[in-house]
Amino acid sequence: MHVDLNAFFATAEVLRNPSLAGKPLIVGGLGRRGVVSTASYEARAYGIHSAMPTYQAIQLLPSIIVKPCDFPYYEMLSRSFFAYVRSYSPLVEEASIDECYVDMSRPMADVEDVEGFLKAFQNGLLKQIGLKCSIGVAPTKFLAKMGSDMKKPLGITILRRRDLAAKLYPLPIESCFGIGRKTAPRLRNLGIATIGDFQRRARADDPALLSAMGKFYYAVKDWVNGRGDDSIDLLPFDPKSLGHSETFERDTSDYEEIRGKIAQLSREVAMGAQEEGRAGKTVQLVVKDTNFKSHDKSISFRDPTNKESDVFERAIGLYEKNFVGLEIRLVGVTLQNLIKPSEETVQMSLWNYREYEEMDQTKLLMNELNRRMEKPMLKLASEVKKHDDR
DNA sequence: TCTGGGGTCCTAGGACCC
DNA sequence: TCTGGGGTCCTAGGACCC
Repeated sequence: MHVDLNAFFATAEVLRNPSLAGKPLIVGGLGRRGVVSTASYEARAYGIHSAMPTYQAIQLLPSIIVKPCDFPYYEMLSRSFFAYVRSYSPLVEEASIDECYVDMSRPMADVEDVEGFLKAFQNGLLKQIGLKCSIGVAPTKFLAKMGSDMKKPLGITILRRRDLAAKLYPLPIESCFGIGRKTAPRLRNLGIATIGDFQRRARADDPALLSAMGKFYYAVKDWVNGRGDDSIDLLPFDPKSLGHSETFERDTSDYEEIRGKIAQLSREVAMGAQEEGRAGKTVQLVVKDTNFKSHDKSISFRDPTNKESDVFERAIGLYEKNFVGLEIRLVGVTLQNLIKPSEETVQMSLWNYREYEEMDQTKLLMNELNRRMEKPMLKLASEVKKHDDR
């Protein structure tokens, strides 16, 4: 099951200010260059949508209510949403702040009235927390995700493999998860307008599809044929990078202004990493030029760090080496290749002398083989087989 | 008055090692 | 006689998602 909250940020604002209920409302950036994060359904009726510049939304509907994003508040609500879902099944994969995948095989094993059961799930979330959701139930995560997207708000879609031709294949190719603003036009140029068109063309493994999509083609081909991942990833969030960026109110090439912003972003990144107990081996500096084109430079080093001065020195070094004088609209600093220094230490101390001495040599060798040789051994096996075949 | 901010994953070339 | 094949790490750029 995939559960997706409807107009989450907007609903969250209504929850703490009920007088906003039923009104056109957007949540997003207030500045000159702000964009809409979420539009309420009343606002969507005017053609207002996510990613639209805020000023355009105001042009479309001058009386619209605009609220700034309040992430700490949304995160709190998000946690109660996941807690609600876990009261049904502990097998929950948090996919983003407002959606998750849930393995419902057990809780729903003996359910006869599936629609009624899902309706109760939905009503409970609305009554207990005040959030509306759409639900997709299917044999794979991809299909569940596509299902939850089909009816909004408060939709319930059950997608069986035998329903694909009727319910999935007629959808425009743009609506397929993973096919975005670059790939969709490429596929359109190949005469593919719907997911069904893609499915038919993929049957013959048309090489044009592969070259338009890279290896992602194989995943999508599986997905639209009802194959694909149905596993729930329970692992706690383990970030691989952590960064901050900011768009200037007006494009600038002013050294002091940009240096000041890099200093601020470096501080935020370092503090964030410290709070998460992470350190990184790479600092990346990104700028976006006046043509909206991104350029990034990065530098790696031996000892992972989350010290503000380390991050700043590398970031400003990258800026000075590459971008001085360039007019830019955005600058960002990211710490990459994150590790958890505490865990590293634990792993090292596990491998201590006493344990080493207690192991007999054969066991030690086997452990080393298992740990390090799995791939080469498999490879060797396949080479032997090739030789035998010859 | 064009176009935020936080991420992940993939591709491709080059340096370097054996 | 201008030169293989396998691998890792680093860097830059892009596509996509919420």
